[in-house]
Amino acid sequence: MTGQLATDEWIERFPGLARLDQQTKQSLLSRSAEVKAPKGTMIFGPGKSPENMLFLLDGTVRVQQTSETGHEIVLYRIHAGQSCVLTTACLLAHEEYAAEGIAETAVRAIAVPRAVFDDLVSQSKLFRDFVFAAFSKRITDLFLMIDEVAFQRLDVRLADKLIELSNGQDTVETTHRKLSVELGTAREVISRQLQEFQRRGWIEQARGRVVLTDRKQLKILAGHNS
Amino acid sequence: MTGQLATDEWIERFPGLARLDQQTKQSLLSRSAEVKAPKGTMIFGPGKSPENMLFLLDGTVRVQQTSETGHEIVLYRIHAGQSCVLTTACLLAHEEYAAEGIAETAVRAIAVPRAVFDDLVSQSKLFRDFVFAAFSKRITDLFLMIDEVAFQRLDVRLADKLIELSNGQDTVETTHRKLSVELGTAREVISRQLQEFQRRGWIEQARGRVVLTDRKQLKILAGHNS
DNA sequence: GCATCTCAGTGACTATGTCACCGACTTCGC
DNA sequence: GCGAAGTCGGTGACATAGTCACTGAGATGC
Repeated sequence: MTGQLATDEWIERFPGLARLDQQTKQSLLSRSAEVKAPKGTMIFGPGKSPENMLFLLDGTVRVQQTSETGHEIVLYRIHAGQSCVLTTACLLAHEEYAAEGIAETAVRAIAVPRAVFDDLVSQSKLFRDFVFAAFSKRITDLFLMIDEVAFQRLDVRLADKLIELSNGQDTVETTHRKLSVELGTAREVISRQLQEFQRRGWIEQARGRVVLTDRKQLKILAGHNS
Repeated sequence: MTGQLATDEWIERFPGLARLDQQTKQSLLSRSAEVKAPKGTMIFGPGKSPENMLFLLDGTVRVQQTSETGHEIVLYRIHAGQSCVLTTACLLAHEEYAAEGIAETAVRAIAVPRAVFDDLVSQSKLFRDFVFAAFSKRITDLFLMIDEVAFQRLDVRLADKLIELSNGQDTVETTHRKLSVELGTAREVISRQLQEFQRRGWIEQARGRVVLTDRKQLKILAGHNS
């Protein structure tokens, strides 16, 4: 698959864009470019404000924040098939990001320059709807996150996060430290909670790895009543 | 001052709108209406999705959220001179709000219908910039809030909130219960912390009232190094 | 003037976060 | 191969924050 081929097809992968009219699609196609970044690249961050709106084709971008006290917390992820609207908001508003975006895997994306984004918002009602829907989703997710950080018990949040990170697999390759950043807590707290899960026979642990041995119980605790 | 007079002038009160071209201003003026609501009105909320974008002329709207467990937390406020972009995002995206907006005082606002908002975004680059800047500000504020809820000590947050709510005055009319909702914590925790502040001679308390007797110390604790 | 509500205080307990350490494993350069 | 340095996870002691059950003092309403 060449870059050109991909460029012909990527719009169809985004549910919100597939219904754009031909002219708008053509404009998007001709005025954007494919970019790649290896795992670990900082996509945007303090002092590196984004110049383009990104549509992720492959990979994941993790957006996280570091407080003045050095505490880190993961805010959200952008997965393949999603776009980086916040980037756009900030590039249009010329504001500095408090957060940083890191390529969690190798990523491939379509970069849409600021001016093109602005034109599209102006010209296409469907594109506007796409952009505002993405904003809306992100904001309601942030509301949900505030609620969880403020009120949810840590064991519930950890169980939930393990299920999420497992992505259907049985083993999660991560460290206690990384899990603590996911939930915005301390490494020791994660260690103790995982010990408790292990004591209950729900997981097995190895260095840099958690094996989910009783996903059902984890889901019950997490409140996934499905 | 009649409604008509206000309608002629309100745009100038919004820094982001004052520089719009005459035609756009005219469109905004002719296709919007002034609305009023008494203190305590629910402006939007679950099952009451907003039909208009609001530009607040007078008063304050408090946006808060209630978790499944019944815990409440104040997310942010919209003050006079600000607009309610989130409302807009959600009304354009046709999503349900998880949060609710309550008139904290009597409010007066300009209501811009969905279709007019969409037209303006389409036609005016300055209006687009205004909208995206507002989004951007709101989102970075939410990032900051997540950071504070997750990592900031409660005494610091409480001191900060007292300073903020005092609005330059010496007395804050509020209850421990309301303060606990502001910070997303428990009433008892606020009671104990206020006792500690009182013991240090920073505040005096009465039923439904906190008097700031040593604002300087509170500011130092809050990290307002100014 | 009595019932009911809101407001705030309290002790006991649990949950979570912090600090200061430890040893075991891994990586890297030589 | 081997030692240094870094990463990973375990642990106890302690501090902070949240929960629960209960108390009495004002406010409100009929």
